[in-house]
Amino acid sequence: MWGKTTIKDVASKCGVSTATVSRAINNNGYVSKELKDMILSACSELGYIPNSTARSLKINSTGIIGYITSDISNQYHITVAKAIEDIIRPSNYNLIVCSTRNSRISEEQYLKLLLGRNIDALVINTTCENDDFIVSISQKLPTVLVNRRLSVSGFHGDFADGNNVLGTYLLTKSLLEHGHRNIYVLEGSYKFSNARERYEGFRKAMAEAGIDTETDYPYRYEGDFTEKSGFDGVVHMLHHFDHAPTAILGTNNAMTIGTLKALHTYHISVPEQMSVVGFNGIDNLELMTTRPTIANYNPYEIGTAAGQFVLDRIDDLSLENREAIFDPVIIPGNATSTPRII
Amino acid sequence: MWGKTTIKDVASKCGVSTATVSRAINNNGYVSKELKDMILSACSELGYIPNSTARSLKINSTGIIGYITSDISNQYHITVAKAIEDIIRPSNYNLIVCSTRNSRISEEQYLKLLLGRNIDALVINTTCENDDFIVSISQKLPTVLVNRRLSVSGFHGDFADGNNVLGTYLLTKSLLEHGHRNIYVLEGSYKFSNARERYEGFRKAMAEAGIDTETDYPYRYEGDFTEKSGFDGVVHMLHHFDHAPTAILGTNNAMTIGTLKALHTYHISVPEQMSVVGFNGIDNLELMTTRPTIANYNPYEIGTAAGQFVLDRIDDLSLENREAIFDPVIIPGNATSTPRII
DNA sequence: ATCTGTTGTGTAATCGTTTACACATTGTGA
DNA sequence: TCACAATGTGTAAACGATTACACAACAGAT
Repeated sequence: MWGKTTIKDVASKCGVSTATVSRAINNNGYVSKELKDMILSACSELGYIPNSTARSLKINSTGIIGYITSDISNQYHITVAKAIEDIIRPSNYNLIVCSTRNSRISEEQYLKLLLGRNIDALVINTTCENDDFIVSISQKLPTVLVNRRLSVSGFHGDFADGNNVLGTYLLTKSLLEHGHRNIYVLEGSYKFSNARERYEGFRKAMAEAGIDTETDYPYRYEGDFTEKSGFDGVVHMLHHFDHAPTAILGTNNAMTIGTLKALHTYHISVPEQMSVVGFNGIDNLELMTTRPTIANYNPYEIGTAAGQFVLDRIDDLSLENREAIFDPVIIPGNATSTPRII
Repeated sequence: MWGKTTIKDVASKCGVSTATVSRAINNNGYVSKELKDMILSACSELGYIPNSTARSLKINSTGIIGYITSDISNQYHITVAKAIEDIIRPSNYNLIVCSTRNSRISEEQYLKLLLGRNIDALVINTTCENDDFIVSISQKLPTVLVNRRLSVSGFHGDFADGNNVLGTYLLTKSLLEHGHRNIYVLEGSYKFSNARERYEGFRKAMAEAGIDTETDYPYRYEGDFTEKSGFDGVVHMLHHFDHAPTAILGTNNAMTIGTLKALHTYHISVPEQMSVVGFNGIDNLELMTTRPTIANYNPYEIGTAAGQFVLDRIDDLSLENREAIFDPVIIPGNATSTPRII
């Protein structure tokens, strides 16, 4: 059946030139009906599969779109990837997914790998550490950012994300309404725009409640958006505060999961001893004992927007920069209660 | 910085031939020290990234390994993919992951896509419906099967999986020891070898307990290894049996999750009204209210074996077929109790 | 009868690399 | 001094497709 047949094999079997075979398979130019039928049946007889490496080289387009993201084992990013794929597949594009684990080196390697492979477009959840490179790429290659903005100017492309400020703002308000004042915030690194925005939403809600978080707010922990750092943040909290906070705000899904696991490990009951709120993208949430109130984003929606941006920009690279920002909604859980006065 | 520079640009900038540049970058053949330094610095100055499409065409190798699997949103397969990637990366290979959702058409498309893209090796969790094709591929391309054997003979390559028979055997025994007799089995489709083997393990344990499952065993449901089919299987059970079974055996992780969600939805308490056992790969299991006893496989181990098989076979395609089968261990949960006599 | 447009096919250049081969130059041992 | 190996570099042919161009045959219009 399959045996690395080339277009020449087909051509010689049919007694025609490779040009004609190419035209027949691609429905390009004129080919007589009989010849076309003959060629197509020869193709399937020989098990001919066109070599798309050669094709890509010639036409300078691979049909591949690269998606570089921080953590592909995170449900959120998996859903974004799936959405992008669903959008681009009908146009015969394929997605290659790369996971950087927020490492600058790894991101740079993947960028070079993908550029060398001649991808047709790039979707990236940047580490914010190769941003000059990304800016230069964006001038010549359709580029779409998801979740994180660049730290430098000059970017030419689009951006899709949830409304980060609103998410933490609403979550914080929900805690404040229950009477919490000392809220422990598990943050992502400040080099990421989404981490900064999420902290901003928290501060805004706190400010509205008359609580100053500008100067020396103690209940903060800078994690890195991983489950482990959520766990570590909680352990840190347990060891460092006499007056422990009464609630924890995890600023992404993985850190929220880490929080729950840490509290579970240290036998701290939720919500009796500690309230927890966080972000969506927690697997099997409905089966869990304690379900934090979550800011529910729709990663599929975000991925869809990114995918559409990509397709549009492949059509016309000179398009003006666009943005798609989606609001979250709050889904109440059972992990918030009124704090006891200690 | 980046601007689609070619080897010619570098060559003319340095006043040498492309051959010399190529030798300098690839450490191939003789190049004088000064020229090499000059060329390398010119490369980084121009932001030259070799076009690997052209390279692949010439050397007839892409450095890409394809992994076709049934469901990439399943934690199990994600881990297998990660393991393969970890093994092959040091040898400068990259993994492309494709998800078939067990569709024959989709699998065939991906096979052709990958073959056309000239991959260096193939790892596949087959749908068992393109097996003749896979056999023919395996003659010329390093091929490794994971989880499922082919339905036809003539395959040339390796196989990695967990010991399916043992997993369900042990799970079933654990239920039998608690006194369960009417065990509802959620199976995968019989066209998959792993589904057949898992049912075999169940039968073996039942036979040892003197229960005949050969003829007309009623408590079976043929699902398709998805969460939805696990859910549906439970709904089916609730509607069709006056004497409902006292325990459910989910024969993979997704169907076990579906089972738990269905029982939760229909307010059937676990384990008071129904015991549940299943497979590993359930996210956040430790945070869940009811934790089924599971047969714990190590998908990372399986993926590692598959990755190693691939590398070995890339070195020497004529290697004899090999197999790696890993035993699971049983991890007790809290979702099994002694059945009430009704 | 000539012109023009459509249809059908082949020739050969091209995409960006790698590498066999050719040719210098230099060093080394007899 | 000569032979031969080791070193350094360039020329040009691949890899497998696409496609501009050329040419032929034929139709319909003038």
